[in-house]
Amino acid sequence: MSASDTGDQRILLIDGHAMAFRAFFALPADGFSDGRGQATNAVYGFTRMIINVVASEKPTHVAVAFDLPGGTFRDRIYDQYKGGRDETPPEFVGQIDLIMQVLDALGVRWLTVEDYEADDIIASLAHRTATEGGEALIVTSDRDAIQLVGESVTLLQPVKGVTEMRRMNPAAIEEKYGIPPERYSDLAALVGESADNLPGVPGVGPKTAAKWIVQYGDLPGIIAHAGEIKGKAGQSLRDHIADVERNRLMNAAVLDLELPADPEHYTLGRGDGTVLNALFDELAFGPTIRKDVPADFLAGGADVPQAPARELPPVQRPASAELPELLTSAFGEGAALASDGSWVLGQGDLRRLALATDDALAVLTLADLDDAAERALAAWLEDPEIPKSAHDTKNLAHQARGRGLRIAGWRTDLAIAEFLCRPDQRPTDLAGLTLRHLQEDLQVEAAAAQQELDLGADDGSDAEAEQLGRAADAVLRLERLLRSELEEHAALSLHDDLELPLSAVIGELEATGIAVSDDVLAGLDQEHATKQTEVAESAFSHLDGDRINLGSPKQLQEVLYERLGLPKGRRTKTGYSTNAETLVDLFEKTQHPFLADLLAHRDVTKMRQIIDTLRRFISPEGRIHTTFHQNIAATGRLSSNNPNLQNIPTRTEEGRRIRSAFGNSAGYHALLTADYSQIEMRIMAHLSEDAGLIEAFRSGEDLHRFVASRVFDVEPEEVDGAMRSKTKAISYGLAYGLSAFGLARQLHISQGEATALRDGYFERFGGVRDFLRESVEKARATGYTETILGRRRYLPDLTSDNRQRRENAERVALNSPIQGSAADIIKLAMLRVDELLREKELTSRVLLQVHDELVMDVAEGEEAQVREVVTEGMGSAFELSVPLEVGIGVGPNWLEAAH
DNA sequence: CATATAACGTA
DNA sequence: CGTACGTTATATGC
Repeated sequence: MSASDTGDQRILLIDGHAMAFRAFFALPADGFSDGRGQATNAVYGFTRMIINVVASEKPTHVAVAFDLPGGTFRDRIYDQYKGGRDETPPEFVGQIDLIMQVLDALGVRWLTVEDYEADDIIASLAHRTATEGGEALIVTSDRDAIQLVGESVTLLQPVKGVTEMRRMNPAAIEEKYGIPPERYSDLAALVGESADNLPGVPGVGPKTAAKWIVQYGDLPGIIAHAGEIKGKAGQSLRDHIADVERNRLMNAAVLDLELPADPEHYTLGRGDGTVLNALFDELAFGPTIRKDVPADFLAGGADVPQAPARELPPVQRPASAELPELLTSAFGEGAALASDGSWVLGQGDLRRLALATDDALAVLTLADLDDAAERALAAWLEDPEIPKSAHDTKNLAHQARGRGLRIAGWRTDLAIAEFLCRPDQRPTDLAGLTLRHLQEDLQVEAAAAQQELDLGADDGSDAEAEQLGRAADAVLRLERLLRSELEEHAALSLHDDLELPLSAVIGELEATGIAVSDDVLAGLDQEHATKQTEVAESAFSHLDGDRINLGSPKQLQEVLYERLGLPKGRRTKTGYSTNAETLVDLFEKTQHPFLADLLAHRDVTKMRQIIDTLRRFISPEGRIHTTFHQNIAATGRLSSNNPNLQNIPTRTEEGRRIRSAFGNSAGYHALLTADYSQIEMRIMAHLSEDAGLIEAFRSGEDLHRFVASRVFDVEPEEVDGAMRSKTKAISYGLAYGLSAFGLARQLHISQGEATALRDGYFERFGGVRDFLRESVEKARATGYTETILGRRRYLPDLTSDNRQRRENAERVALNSPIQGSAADIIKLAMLRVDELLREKELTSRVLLQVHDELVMDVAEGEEAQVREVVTEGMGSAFELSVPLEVGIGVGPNWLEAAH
């Protein structure tokens, strides 16, 4: 049967741009990406829409019309046409082209006509179809199409998003607007269309316009009788007749465009399933949308070939006796690993391990292995020539460590690889990664597979093994995908040569942990507890003994600003701030004794809190094993948690005392701290190549004194404390994208003074100013910032129309190369220090990293050598144009190891 | 019971 | 209205 008999024609006409744009805003741009940074949300939404409409409306023919860039004849009539529109969002760019590719694969004709809009194409085709006795369905959110609706032309208006449509036939139009569709252009001319920048008659909305149309027949009738219309609206109409006539001219659809006339041209059913599938692969579209593509699109009504679900090799559960042979035969070339185990308080436990290759899948239950089998497994795991990958290699190694197994030959850490490609994304577990990149739900897949197994013969398999096997198989496929992505992001070397080897080093130091004295902490806690009661009682005494909750900002607001009537200061989202800065200001103003007690209470409470947290994490062996994460901080720094050992107090005397609890490992002689002196400013000097700053570091003079002497134009020895601290604040502030406002607030000086200070700084250190400006410009052009090792951070917001977002991204762009390069350097240093310790066969070991500092256990008699190791390892980690200086301190504990 | 907010510790 | 984090207690919403 051919649909070329026009009487049977049922043509679907879609406004490509209007619907793509709608899809773009209906779906999150950051939730749909092809994995290469191209957003695909509009493509996905549009595809979804056309699939749904074809499935439900069953058209015989389809055409999609697009606007062309550049003007149309309407712009020549009215130069403000469609003026005042926002710029195209950057994520939308490129999606129209992709939609056209999808349409080609679906075998759907798409059309453009120079000098005309998509509307005109649709109008012409609809008109012709109707004339020839066929039927047309128009899909667009553009209201100009309402005028086209007729007996055989129906409009489908998107209601919500792009998949829900409202059918508009003449009756529906009449009901909604009170006029028939052919009069809608008259109504629109009177009311105006803000989207097209066509102002109508002020004070006249659809109701008034419809009333006039009913009364006078049509627009010419209204204009002819304009003089009779009473009231404000009538006057307004008379004052804007010219606008109305222009609008009517502009909104009239063109019905006679020359377009391919043969209905055959638009016939549905010329799509190519293979091409479509390949394109969906490229777009990273999942299996769901493929399944929903109606066969009507494809030549011969074929089904869309489904991306074949991966046929998993059978899950083997080898007996001990079979394992050695299996490891060499099936997994001799390496495997993807997934495990079921734990690592808590330095205690690891690996229960099950799944191994996957393309052809084999095995799940081992460690407790079931006999000695020979376990030895074979140990040898396989330890073999550095057998490549292995896992979602979180360090964690798997920790679990294995609990069984006395160590793993060598790591090839890819999926979590790290994912992070290097998308540093600003929140980390996700393996199931999340699988969903994101393979569009498969591990849990669902495993459950479905298990059901099939259950129906078949019982082969001793179980649901958990099935799930673990699926996980290992996912690791296998993700590994390939992510390695190619690493290449695309120029991050393969960062993964292979920096982060992955580093994860092994970090694993060692996490497993080692740091000795912490519970007794010392208990003593401190006791002191603070006494003090806490004291200041709390004193605080309550100033409130007529009212025992409010001093830890509740809400209650404090009530007390401070209502009851005591103190002057309100800074605002928070929900009320007035009660933070320390505000309280100190308030105390200086009012000298109210409650404030002093409250501040003291805050301090002492915070201390107790920190102490309490630390104590909860002390293992039975008296050590704290923090976890360092390599995939959290977008700049490339490590982060530490459970507990965080990178924020142990150091600024106040009281706080520092906590550090005295850290140290004295049995068998070790002392603690050593080694830190980089002003590493971020050195990186600034290196990157900016500012002659003055480089000289500052080469002169050996105190940095801030040197810089201050230049800024204030005095001899270095004349620099006083105020000058030095102001200069220091600017130096560091610059690397954070500090504003004059922020600087003024921090230094308690006027904004004018702050501006002058900054200008003076930039005048003497012009290279810094140029560097900062250029690095933002470069990031805007490339879309990302880069560290000295090429670690990228993508900042799409640099081109945002939203000022707040854009300026925030600019500050991030200033800071990331600096903070990130410092992170790169200390990571290199950790690798180097680890290597040197091995070379020299020292027992001393690294315990902690605190961004620019390493904390080490020094073994008896090794202090001199360890000093050499850190001086060399940290000092020569990376060659900058200024020296890297390392400060070293040694003492019985972390407090006394300061320098 | 889970999430949000304000606060505050570090580099 | 400077960057990067983690933890906590309180308050709020389900």
